[in-house]
Amino acid sequence: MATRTDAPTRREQILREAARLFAERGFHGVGVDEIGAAVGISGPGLYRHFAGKDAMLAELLVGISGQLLTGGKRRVAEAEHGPEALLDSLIEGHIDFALDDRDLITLHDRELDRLRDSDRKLVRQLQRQYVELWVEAVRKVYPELVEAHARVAVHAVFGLLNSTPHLSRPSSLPGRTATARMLHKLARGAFAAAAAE
Amino acid sequence: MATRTDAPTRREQILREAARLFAERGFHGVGVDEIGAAVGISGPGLYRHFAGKDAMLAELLVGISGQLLTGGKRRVAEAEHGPEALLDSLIEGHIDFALDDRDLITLHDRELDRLRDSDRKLVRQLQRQYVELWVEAVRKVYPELVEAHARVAVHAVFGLLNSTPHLSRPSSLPGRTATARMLHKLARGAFAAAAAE
DNA sequence: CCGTCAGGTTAACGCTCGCTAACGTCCCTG
DNA sequence: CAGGGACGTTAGCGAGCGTTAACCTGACGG
Repeated sequence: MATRTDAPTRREQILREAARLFAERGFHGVGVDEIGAAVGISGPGLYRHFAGKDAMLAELLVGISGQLLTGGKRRVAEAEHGPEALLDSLIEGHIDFALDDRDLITLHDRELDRLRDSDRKLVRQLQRQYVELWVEAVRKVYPELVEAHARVAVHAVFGLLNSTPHLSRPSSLPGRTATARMLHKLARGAFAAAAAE
Repeated sequence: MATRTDAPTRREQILREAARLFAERGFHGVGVDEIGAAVGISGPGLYRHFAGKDAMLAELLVGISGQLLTGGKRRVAEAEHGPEALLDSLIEGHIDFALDDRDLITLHDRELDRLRDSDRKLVRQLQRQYVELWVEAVRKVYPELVEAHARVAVHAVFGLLNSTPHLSRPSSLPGRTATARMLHKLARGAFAAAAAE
């Protein structure tokens, strides 16, 4: 009822291009005229779709955090093969996101501070819930890991999984599935080491 | 002869504050007046010490990359207890940097694209050398790891080690030395997993 | 056939920013 | 004690920014 899911509307088109540009040159480094040009209209035409430049960034960041959290919750709900499988599932989901939506991942931990207070609070809350989801999952697999340490480990693993966008060129990456497997192994290895005495 | 090393000169003072501000609100988000105010002089007074705002960022980023590389090279040169100890030494050095100079680490992988072409090329070259240093050290410990995979692993571990600055507040961190030990274990665990069949 | 509305356009505004110019002041040195 | 350099200051410029205003056009329902 609320929103259709079929054709990519102009709003979404704008958001995609804005995300790309913001990730490339930073929020303040991109002008509205550029964003407009990227979708074939020019400058102020964007204001038919968004209240302002800030609103675009806000919608992007809230969207990302929400999407990550929703995906995580779904995986938790669908978990039927034990804690190990759940943790693997969470890792897999995050890797997919990091590899397929590099721009969004980049924005996610780079431009958070450019948001209005209320939006930033919201995003941080979504992020926190997502982290807690992981912490619980990790501690199910490694009960001996105290919570504070688990949280640091989860944050660190996020840093690890989000590292691919920082590679200057996606070249030298040994293929998508190989990279995904590699990252998965690295993440599991890190968690295992965190729990080991 | 060239430069003394004793008292923190005004230049260094400016660089420190600029780093803090850039890390907090992004390069484009900080005005020269703010940087000036942070060191007690105002706005254009900075131009007695730097050619421009860009020059400050350039000097910061080149300095960081150079410092990391120099430290890494020193550790390689001093390595006398085998590959394992060298890798541990590299990890330890990087952790020290990440924990003690959070602002710089943040800038290092966030504002690189705001540099003039020549400066960016230089920084990237230093970064690349630093990575190669690590790749070699890792492959000494895990010879079965092919180079492409080792490089991905090294990048990922950098992301892991650099994750602490992203923690909203340094609170909830279980103390500096505990955090350092944790990160060290995570990094070693990741490498070990990368090499495991 | 008319009215409306979504989705564009261009012009222009006000503000902020990086930077320069012109000027002042202290201190050190010959 | 003259003079000059190091290090500030304030005033102001020119450009670029996000945003608004006013206007245009084509599609469509009654």
